[in-house]
Amino acid sequence: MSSKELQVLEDYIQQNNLKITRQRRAVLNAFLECEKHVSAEELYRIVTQKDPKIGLATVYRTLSLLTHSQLASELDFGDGQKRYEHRYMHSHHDHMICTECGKIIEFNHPLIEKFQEEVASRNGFTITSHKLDIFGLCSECR
Amino acid sequence: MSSKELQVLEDYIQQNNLKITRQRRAVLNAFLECEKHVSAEELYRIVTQKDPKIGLATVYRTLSLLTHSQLASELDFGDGQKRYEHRYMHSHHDHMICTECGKIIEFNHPLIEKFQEEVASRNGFTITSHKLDIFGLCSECR
DNA sequence: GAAGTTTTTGATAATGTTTGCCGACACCAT
DNA sequence: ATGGTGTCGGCAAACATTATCAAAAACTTC
Repeated sequence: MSSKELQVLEDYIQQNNLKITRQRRAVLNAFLECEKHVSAEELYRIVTQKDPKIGLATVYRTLSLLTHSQLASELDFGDGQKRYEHRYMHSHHDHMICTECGKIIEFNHPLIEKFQEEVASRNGFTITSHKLDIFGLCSECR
Repeated sequence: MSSKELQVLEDYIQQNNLKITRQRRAVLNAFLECEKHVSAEELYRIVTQKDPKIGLATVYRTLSLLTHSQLASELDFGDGQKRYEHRYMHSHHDHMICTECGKIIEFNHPLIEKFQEEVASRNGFTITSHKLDIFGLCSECR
């Protein structure tokens, strides 16, 4: 199941002299089956339903692995905990967050990206990453 | 000295049945004299140089007051602590943060703002706030 | 301006997320 | 089996921020 992502993780693991373990596979599978934008705590609850012996620290450590192997992106909407979303075969996008129900809409606007580059180069600034978060009310909560 | 901002704070305080105190005035003055984008800890160090008896909790509480009275904006660049910048008589802007030296460049691009509105209304989304952070290297650190 | 009411203060404890630590454990090659 | 390396789980520690609470200050009313 979803062997492409597992292959990516195994490649990264082998390139860094790490080891493939039952726990890492479990966290990866739970992450892949999961809805997007999970927090570490949420993922921990999901994983321990299938395998109660997995520790919270292992979830954090594996999420770090997933981030470094480009399978996951780390998000921070400023509510005190980080979230993670699928990154493999997903293109860059920004987020609209409904502050009422928590729904997250992903979007991408090529011209916004382009003008960011423009503003940066006008200031002699080299972009390594950027994030645009829009907060408000979704159509159902308005 | 900068009586306009003090007046704004006093108005807010009176409208909410709060009280004007020596400590609140001290934190406000330190904030106003300070360079932009201060953290609570930094502001605490500045305030206690003039008035060593002021507690850290009071700085946090007063920063919350300043934020609610629209004198300050709360910023979160994802480095684990919040920062505060002047808001009174300052227009909205976004930030470019140099990950090497910490320098922050403020900018505003009307078209970026406009396209955000466009994307939001296309999704039936009502914007209450938004933030665009660009991370990278400034011209001196490149 | 004194008494009474309400809010604020400072010190410290508590919170909540994330990371560090450590002895036990799994895996692989010899 | 044995040794070596990396990982695990449980818990302690780190960190910024918030809650708690008795004492102090600020405002109100007379």
